[in-house]
Amino acid sequence: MAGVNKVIIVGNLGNDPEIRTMQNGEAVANISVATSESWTDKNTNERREITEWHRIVFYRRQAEIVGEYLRKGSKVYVEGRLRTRKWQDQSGQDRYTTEIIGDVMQMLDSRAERTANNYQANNYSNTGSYNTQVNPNPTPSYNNQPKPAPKMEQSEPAIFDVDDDIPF
Amino acid sequence: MAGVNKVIIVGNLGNDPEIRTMQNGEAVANISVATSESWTDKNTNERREITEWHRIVFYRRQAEIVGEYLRKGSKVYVEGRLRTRKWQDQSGQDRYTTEIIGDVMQMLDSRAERTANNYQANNYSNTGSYNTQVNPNPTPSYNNQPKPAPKMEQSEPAIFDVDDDIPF
Amino acid sequence: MAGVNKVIIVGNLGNDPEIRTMQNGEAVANISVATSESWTDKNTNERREITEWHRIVFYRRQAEIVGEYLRKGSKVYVEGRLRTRKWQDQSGQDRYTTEIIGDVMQMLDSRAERTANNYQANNYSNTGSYNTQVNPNPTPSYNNQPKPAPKMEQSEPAIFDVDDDIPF
Amino acid sequence: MAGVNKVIIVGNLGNDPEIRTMQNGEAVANISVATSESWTDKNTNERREITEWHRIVFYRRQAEIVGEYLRKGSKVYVEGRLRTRKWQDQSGQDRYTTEIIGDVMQMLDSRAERTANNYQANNYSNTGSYNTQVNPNPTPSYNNQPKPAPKMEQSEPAIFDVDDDIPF
DNA sequence: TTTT
DNA sequence: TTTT
Repeated sequence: MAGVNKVIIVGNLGNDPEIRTMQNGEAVANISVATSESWTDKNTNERREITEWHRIVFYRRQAEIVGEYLRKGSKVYVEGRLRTRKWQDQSGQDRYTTEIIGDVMQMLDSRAERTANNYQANNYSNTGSYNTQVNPNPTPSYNNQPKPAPKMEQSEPAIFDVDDDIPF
Repeated sequence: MAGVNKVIIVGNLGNDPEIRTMQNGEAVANISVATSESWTDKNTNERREITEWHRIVFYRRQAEIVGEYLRKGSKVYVEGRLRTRKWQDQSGQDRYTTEIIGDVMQMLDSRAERTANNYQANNYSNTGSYNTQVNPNPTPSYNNQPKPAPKMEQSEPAIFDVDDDIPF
Repeated sequence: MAGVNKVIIVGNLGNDPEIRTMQNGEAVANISVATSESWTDKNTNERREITEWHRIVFYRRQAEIVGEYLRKGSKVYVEGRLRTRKWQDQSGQDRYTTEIIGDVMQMLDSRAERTANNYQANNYSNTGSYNTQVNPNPTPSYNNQPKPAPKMEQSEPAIFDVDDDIPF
Repeated sequence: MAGVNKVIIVGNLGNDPEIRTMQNGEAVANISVATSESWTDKNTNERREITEWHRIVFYRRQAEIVGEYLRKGSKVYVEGRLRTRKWQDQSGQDRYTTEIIGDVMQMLDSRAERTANNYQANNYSNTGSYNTQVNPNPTPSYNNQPKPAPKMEQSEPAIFDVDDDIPF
């Protein structure tokens, strides 16, 4: 085998996460993260900016964490890999979508900001709230999928006190 | 503004580079680079592998270097950033293509391999050789595009001897 | 020549930045950034954590920005490269120090947090404020040092309004 | 907790790997990898180059692979994290050494080069050959160490044919 | 479409 | 100490 396929994104979510549950009961989270570049136009001497939107998908326990703690506006660090999926549109034509499969996720907002954002999200929207219908039993048919390497960053933390029970 | 948009790819070219020249005379190079993941299927205990193809574009001096030194099969390290372009297909429908804008490129083949590959390319194909033809249909005012930051890795080397005049 | 030497750090400053000025009048900033790993001890089933401190140095305009906007506790993204310096201790023995030369810096605190931190820093400490004093004992001919590639992220932004004149 | 501590190195080994076995029977490999930067001195207009040496350590199965397949001159991609160790020199003084703990390793030499290098190594040196004195029994006291995350890249491949039983 |  |  061979190769390195690595993406590092730091940016803000454009929307609340979209959480789904797979047939086997495992969670999937999709987030859309913006990064932007800015530069000075040499001709007009004007300042310009371009925003790039990244579609990122998380699976399983990470998807649950994403659904529970990230909201529109949250700042995140994501490390992952590129995957281009082929699909058919309504007219049967082949289409391709490139997304980032998230392997590592770090929230970059302060706890104060997280609390503020969660509060807001819990009151004014519920699309991002973690879907607790997730099957408590695991991994039946999923096994013939590539298994993303478990990462230390994603392991379950010890619970020291009630207020501290968040996984990052 | 803010954000990090970074991609690191190490893999092999599936084809010779495609070189074009923009209206303003600057070169553009497109390469297609494969990476692959492999894992053991937990159900069948069989070894499986999936290949991902990355479309990477280089501009200007780097595009020239790519056209001159890379060939089908070449192994490269690329550091760049993601860009999703919107375009219209023949039926006028919006389509999106995600590619990597290359900022840093490192050839990973030994000099022996490079020489061998170039020899073969020069004799049996010319699709990868740098095409000095001016593209009649290009991107108009290129100057109002973000100018990729010059990188030390891409600077012109001193010329010590005639045989050694390659830029990496 | 060849090779990739890249470091990516996301963490918090353990102290206000230390700012110096070189003989040629250019600024140098040193910061100390913490990252930590945590894991569960398999034997005792206890939660453990280890903190790693990274010494990072910035030059020129970036050093000025670091001195002006970062404070103890600030969260930053840094991209840079490793450099091990050799020096002699008081007994004349060779010693080595590895540090990260910062090429890209992104503040990760929200504007609110930055304002709060700056306010606090300006009132209760001045060790982090940019020191315009010229260092009497510096690095001589700086120009024969490798010039870190200019990065788009570090370029001067357009000024849209008075309140907005910060370089990130 | 939090933070990102990531290093990416692509370079060549300056020496054969040094392989040791820990008390618990697990392998440890140390390699020294060179990267270099080059630039043109603005004053003298001369070409200059500086080489940086990176000390990288691998554990367990990866250490075995390093010992078996890497040699002086081998080109590698390494992804890891920084760790600064404190130790006492002969005079009892505190000293610090920064090294990279390798998490991902990819050989970048072609199979032809690897075979050539191994051949040479097997005939003219044995310092780098994998030390088979490794304890066949595993992990007793090591468990209170941070467990580097298992990576897909390092998993055991299926064996398709006898000649092909190498783990990359 | 590459490589192993 | 490697590579180019």
